[in-house]
Amino acid sequence: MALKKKEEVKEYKKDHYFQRVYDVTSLVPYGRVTTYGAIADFLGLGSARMVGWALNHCHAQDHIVPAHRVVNRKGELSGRLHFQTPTLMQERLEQEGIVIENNIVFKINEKFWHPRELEEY
DNA sequence: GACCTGACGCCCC
DNA sequence: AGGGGCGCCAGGT
Repeated sequence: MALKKKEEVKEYKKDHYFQRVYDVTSLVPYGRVTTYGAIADFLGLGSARMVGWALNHCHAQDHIVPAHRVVNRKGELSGRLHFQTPTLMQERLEQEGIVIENNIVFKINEKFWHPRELEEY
């Protein structure tokens, strides 16, 4: 009972966290990419690992969340194997004009977008 | 409960 | 300068 309550709270927080991650992810502009660390940094909770964990469970919202625009610090498409096909992530990025060279975003520094940029207005 | 393993990244050598 | 160590935090075994 009390334990059950605790579990429920935990569930709530988890869903809330997922939602935060999805929200930030959907703000990434077309043709740009961001990183797991940048999202964790912006949210101020969790870690880069947890962002990856959250995105791994987003298949239900796949059409709303542009998860393909999130790569690791080096620009690697580290999550590509979790898409419906192993090449889908790359295809989506290329469609947005991003060049991929053996699973790494070409010139990541020119494409990188940090959620902080939202506040620079 | 220890131990491992992630869609990671900083620090240190 | 780049590779390994280790912290991160949740889940599975």
